[in-house]
Amino acid sequence: MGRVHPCCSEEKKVRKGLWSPEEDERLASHIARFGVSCWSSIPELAGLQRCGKSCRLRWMNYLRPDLKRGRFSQQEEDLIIALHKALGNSWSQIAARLPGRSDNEIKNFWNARLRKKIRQKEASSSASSTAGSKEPAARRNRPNSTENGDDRIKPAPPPVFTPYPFVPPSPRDHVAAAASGASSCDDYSSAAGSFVADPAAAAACAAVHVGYATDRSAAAAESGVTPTPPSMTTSTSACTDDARGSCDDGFLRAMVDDPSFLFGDFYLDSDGGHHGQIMSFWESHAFS
DNA sequence: AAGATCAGCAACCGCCTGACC
DNA sequence: TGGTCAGGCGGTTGCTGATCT
Repeated sequence: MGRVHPCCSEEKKVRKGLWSPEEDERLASHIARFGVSCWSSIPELAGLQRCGKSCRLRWMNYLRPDLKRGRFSQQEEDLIIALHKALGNSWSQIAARLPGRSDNEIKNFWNARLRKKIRQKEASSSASSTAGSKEPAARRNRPNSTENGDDRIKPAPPPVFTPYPFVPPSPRDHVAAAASGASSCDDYSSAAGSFVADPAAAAACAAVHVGYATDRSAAAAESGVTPTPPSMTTSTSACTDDARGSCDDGFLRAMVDDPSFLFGDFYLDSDGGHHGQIMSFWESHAFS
């Protein structure tokens, strides 16, 4: 079997199981003060009876300040599905393209979803003979179930996918927006599956939104009001419904091929009316 | 009210890989 | 060049709360 990590050996008494608030506090405050140089030394330095791996896991999956937590939005779900299609079970790579989500979180979400799908397939395949009478009542009667197989319990209101952080205002944003000649890229159906076939056009569209977002961000900063996701209502340019389908693979491939291309640099809008909108584009990608 | 079932989630486990000696 | 170590990753397990019978 695998080598046992020295820090996890029985020689050192290490705690296992759930982390207490005190342990969280110790770990978080230690990392806040000293950062992370060597995980294996952190337990001792922070006064924790945990192994370094456990500390790392706790930090990466729970304590990291940039984690957003909470239920996955529909946009995130679409992203995960699209990225999983392209990347497979490379959860860390998928997580790198989703802001504020850990690989563990995504993996858990996917596994739960996958399990359900498999069950549903089995249920549907045998439904003709059993008329579905064997499905557990607990699932049959779940509130808020949808008809498309996604029976996650969706609380109301839906979770807010906080659009953060806004791209720092850059003159290039506006220059690029002006140069693109595009006015808007409306009606994205899903984050990864709705870009136009032409990457240049996609970049141009995104450039507009970078400008738009930064304008709003600056205005919000001046007014002291938390910026809200912009709502796009006009529809021009190449980002049309007709362009979908043929564009998905190309755009996705570009994302996958370019490791510097991070979804963390997108804003996703969850105002309900523009499901899966891409609100900005990583400027170094869009303008490089 | 109690037990059964399920989903969601946190954490552990085993393995792999790269850096270092 | 091979061994050791630490970090990282994906798979899996087990706990908890919600829901239903």
